[in-house]
Formats: sequence, C-alpha cells, structure tokens
Amino acid sequence: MTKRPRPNIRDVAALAGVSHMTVSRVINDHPSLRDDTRRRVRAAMEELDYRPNSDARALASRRTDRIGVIIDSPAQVGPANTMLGVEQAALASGYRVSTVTVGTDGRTGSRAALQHLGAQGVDGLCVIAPRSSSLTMLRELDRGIPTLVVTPTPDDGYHAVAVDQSGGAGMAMDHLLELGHRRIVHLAGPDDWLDARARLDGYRASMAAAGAPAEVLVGDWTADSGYALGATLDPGVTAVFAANDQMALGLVHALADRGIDVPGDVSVVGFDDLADVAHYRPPLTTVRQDFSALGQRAIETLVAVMAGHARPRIATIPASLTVRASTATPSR
Amino acid sequence: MTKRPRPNIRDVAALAGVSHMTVSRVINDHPSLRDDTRRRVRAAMEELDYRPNSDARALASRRTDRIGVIIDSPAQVGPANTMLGVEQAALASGYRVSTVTVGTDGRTGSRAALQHLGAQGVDGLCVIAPRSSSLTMLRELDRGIPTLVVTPTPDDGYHAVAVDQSGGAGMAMDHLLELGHRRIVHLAGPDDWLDARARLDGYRASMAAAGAPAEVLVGDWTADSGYALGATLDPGVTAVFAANDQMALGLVHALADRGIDVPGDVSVVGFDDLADVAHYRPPLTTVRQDFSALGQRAIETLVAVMAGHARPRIATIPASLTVRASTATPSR
DNA sequence: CTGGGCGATGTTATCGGTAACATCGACAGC
DNA sequence: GCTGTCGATGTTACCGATAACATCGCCCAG
Repeated sequence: MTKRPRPNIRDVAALAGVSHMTVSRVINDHPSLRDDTRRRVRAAMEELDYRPNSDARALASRRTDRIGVIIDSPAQVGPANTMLGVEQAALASGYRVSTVTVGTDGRTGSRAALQHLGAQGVDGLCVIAPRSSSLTMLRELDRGIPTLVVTPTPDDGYHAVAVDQSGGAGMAMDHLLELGHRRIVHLAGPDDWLDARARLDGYRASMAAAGAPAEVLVGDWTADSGYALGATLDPGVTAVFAANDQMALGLVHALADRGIDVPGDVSVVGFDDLADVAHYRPPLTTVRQDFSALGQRAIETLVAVMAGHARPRIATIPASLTVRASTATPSR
Repeated sequence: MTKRPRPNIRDVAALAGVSHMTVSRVINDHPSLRDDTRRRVRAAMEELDYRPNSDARALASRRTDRIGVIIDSPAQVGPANTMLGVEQAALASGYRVSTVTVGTDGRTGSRAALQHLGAQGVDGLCVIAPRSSSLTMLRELDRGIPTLVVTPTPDDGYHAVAVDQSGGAGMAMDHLLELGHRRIVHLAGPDDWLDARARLDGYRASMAAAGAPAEVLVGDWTADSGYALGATLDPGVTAVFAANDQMALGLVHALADRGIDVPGDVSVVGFDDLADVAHYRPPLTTVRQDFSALGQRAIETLVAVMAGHARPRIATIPASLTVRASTATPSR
C-alpha cells in the first residue's frame, strides 16, 4: 500500500458526494442533518480511515480540548499523586492533557513550554503548586486563560482545590491527644512547602488548644532527614507527628537504632498514607489523602470555570486518619 | 486595559514595518536576516507581547513539537517513574508532552485520546508498555508515526528501550549465590508484566547456572501480596529474591511476624531501589533502576527516529546492585 | 396565492502561521 | 559593462478545519 497523505475533510466530502461543510457538521453532531446523509458521510469517513486534524480544528474554532497541567516538583509523592489524579480525571472528562514539569531539583523548567501553555494550545490550566515559589511562577503565567490551582494556600484571584491539610493534621493531633500524649513534637516539612505550613498550622492550633507548648523540627520530606532528626530527638518526647510518611519512616528507623520502641516509648503518626506503610515496622498510623478525589474535583472545577460558571473559588477535600500500630498510650 | 485579541504575526509585521514573512523568519531563526531588522521585529514582538500560535504553526508546518506519551498502569512505581523520566527528558529536548494514561485499574482508558495521539497532534509517540496487554494496544495504534516503546520485551518493528531487567536479576542472584545461598526463592510479579517475566528469566538462568532448582512464588507487586506469600514461606529457604521492593517489604513484615530474622535466618533482595528502602527494617539490598537515564535514552532514541535516523532499534540501560543490610551469609 | 420561517445543505471567508516562488539591489567574474 | 549569484525581503497560495451567511425547497398562515 502506498503511503498516501492523510485524507482531509474534502476528500471525505468528495467521496460522500456532499460539501466539506456537511462533513464538518457530521463531525460536530450538528442536529439538522438528514439521517441518510449522516450515514453516507460516516461510511466515507470509515472507508478513508479519516481522522479530523485537531490542529486545524483548534485554529479555526479556538478550542483545543486540551488542558495544560503544570506541576512543580513532580518527583515528590504528593505532587506526583496529584498529577496522576488530575490526568486521569481530565481524560475521563474528554480532555487531552499537556504536561509541563518544573522545579525538578531546583531547575526552573522549560520557560518556553510554560509560555506555550500559558499562551495558547490549551483551553484551561491546572497548576499543581506545592511550594510558595510555585505561586510566584503562577503570576508569570498568562492571565485570561481559565486557571485552577491545586494548593492549600490559594492566592487571591485563582480558583483553588486542595486536601484539607490542617484538618488532617488536626485529626492526627486529636488522636495523639486522646491517647494521652502531651509532649508531641512536630516533624515539619520544608518551610517553603505550603502543605508543610498548613500541617504545621494544624499542629500548632491543636497544641495551643490543648495548652501544650509546640515543639517543631524541620526536615526536607526525605526519610534521611527523618532519620537525622530522630537521632537527636529529646528522650522526654512521647509522640511525634511527622508531616509525611517518609520522614516518619526515617524517624522510626533512628529511634530503633537508639533502642527506643515505637509505639512503646514513642508514638508516631505520619501523613499521606503511602501504599506500603501498613507493612512498615511497626505499621504506621497516618493521615490519608485521597488524590484521585482531589484530581476529580480539580478538573470538575476547572471545567466549570472554562464553561463560564465562575462560582466555586475554593474547594477542599477532607483528609482521614488511618490508625495502625505506631501509636499507643504513653508509658510515661 | 481592554481585553484585546491576541496579536498575530501580521500585527507584529505592521508595527515593525516589515512583511509578516519576515516576522516568521525571525521566529524561526532564519539565517539571512539583517541584524537590525531582526532587532526591530524582536522589539515589536516584545511590545505587543506576541506569542506564536502553535496550532497554526502545526497546521502549516506539519510539525507539532509535541511528543505523545502513552502510559499503561501509571499508578505502579516503575511506570510512574519511567513517565517522570520521559517527560523530563522530552521537555529538556524542547518537546512538549501530551500524556494519556491507560489501564488504570483495568479500564482501557480513553480510546478517543489514543486515537488522537495516534492520528495527529504529535510528532512522535513514546509508549510505556509494562504489560503484555500494553503491546496489544500498541498494535491498534496508527503506524506511520515514529514510535518508541519502553519495554523489556520489544515487539518486532518497534524501537525499544528498557532497563536491563534480567541483567539486574542476575546481579541480585550473583550476590546471593556468592554469599553461599542455594535455596533461593523468587517472589515474582504478575505473569502478564513483562518486567516480571524478564526478572524471572534472569532468576531462572542464574539458578540453572548454579545447578539449583528454581522455586517461584507469584505476587501482584503489592506489599500485601508479599506479606501473604511470606506468611507461608517454607522455613528451609535461606534467601528470597523479590521482584520489587514493595513485595520484599511485605515479605519481611510477614517473616518478622513469624519470628524469622532478616538477614539472620533469611536474606532478602528487592528490585527498584525505592527512595525509602534504606530506612526499612532492615535496610533493603536491592537492584537499582535509573529511570531518569531511561527516560533520557528513550527520548534520545525517539528524537533520532523522528529525524529519520532509524538505526537504534533496541537500547538497554544497565541496572546496578545496592547492597544494604537485608542480606548475609546463610546461617544454616 | 403569496410571503415568512425553517430544515438541509452549499459557498466563501477566515483562523495564524509556513512554503515556494518572486523581486530587487549589490557585488563578483569575464 | 553585462550577467549570474546571493542576500534580504515581499507576495501569494495553502494547511484543514469552522463560522457566517446564502440558497433552495417545502409547508403553513393570512
């Protein structure tokens, strides 16, 4: 078979014996078409294996059916899962997805790609902005294109969706407080991470409400940093609320190395509910985030904004607590 | 400021006092342009905040500068990391990325989106195909568009890149054999996963070479399945080579519950080298896959294919072994 | 009987670029 | 001095669709 150029709308029209415009109407499910015309055109499309050219379509109609996803720090667990949820939901809603990752290990990412998404080529933009610097980037983007930000700390003027971080932190803290803990240390994430700040806020609020002094250590999300902080943890502490599961894991490791038992001597709560934490030693009590619901909600909101329904400015997905074996009543 | 329609190439031309074609040449870095003309046009572009319309460009030039990424099972660790590496490398090479995820928990994914990528809209296709069923899907795709498959089991007619799975398995096995183990069980991944098969092959080859009988258990990648298999593991076994880190984790958990010490009684090797395995109890010896190198290589190859250099059909990224504390000489 | 409305379809312009060819002046070679 | 070549730029057609408006029967109300 010779390599024939891809058929266009006029080839189909010629074969079906109609004008190209009628073919266009078939493609777009225009109501006023006689059934047998529609059938003839469909048959012609089939025969030629015709596929509409989406670029031409985008050019003429000024719609691309494409959503741009900009994600900061895709290597991190939270952002990665958020991206997954968002892509899935977008696809399910009939949108194609263009992804740009930025801020991988410090690099600022392809400015050109950002420009492109910000300029044309997408009908809407979903920005996964876990750090304060991602919000800075946000402001460089083209206005005038519907934009939704996945962030716990929405900026004025943007629609935003997020899991309720401080609420989740509150659940973790309630759990520890109910068990009877009073000296509870928070192992926070990096200061420029908005999720980290929100969890810290939740921790602070709970401690304040309980009349206990806040004690905060700052890690960098990695298990290594959790280990380092665990190696120097004050022995008087009876519980630690870690801002993510990885740091919790490192912390537990360090405590084990020091002969400190979890949960016998120290209770530990994590955040994220990674797939494997049920098999950590001990199985980790942690706060679960539903990323697929988050993605769903993000796309839902974005689609509404694109359609001109500009109502929902900020939405929140609740977190939930999964209690496992890393928490117990304090022994001291 | 009024919402003015986005400026096009002719607006820029008018402002700069040249023809629109000259502007096009500036955009495309055409060599024969006087420096001061170039500057004038650049200034005009700046002043109008002009951004070329990529759809129009794609339509006229038949190039989109976009690579389509189709990923099967994006929720799994391997595919997810591969995707990350690929997207990063593509962006770094100046391509934008359109992602389609399929096979998420059984669903076949958006056929329409697949069609689209297969039809037009992308210059090249990178398919992340971890399962045999992904290869089936591959055949439904449009031929005639440069395609690269990330898979350990290339299909005839496709360019392919992968981490050397069976080689990696061989390294794990050499390590265990050198330690003196003879009864080594393989905890395999699901049968329809090509990576699982390749690792199994590597295991089989090593055992055959060592004159030892192969003993294979099959899990589903999850830590839960590792736990289930660990709960019934024959006590005579002195080492287990798990096809991924998560199953290894579950296995160790189960063994711990049974009072079996790792590595005292049983040595365990994993596969993947997840970020946290150094903090498992015990820190896990495992085979590392360099996903970012994989992505790099994949895009490199794909770009070469797109440019018409059709030489490299199959490329392999070496794996490496990271020895930690979950392996030791057998005590029995 | 006739004009208006509407359903079904066709005609032409347009979207914002690039490709191909045309033009025009300057400069080199004979 | 004439011609050929090349550099710099302009002109026109075209990519493959949609938008807007035109056309043409046909049916129904006045």
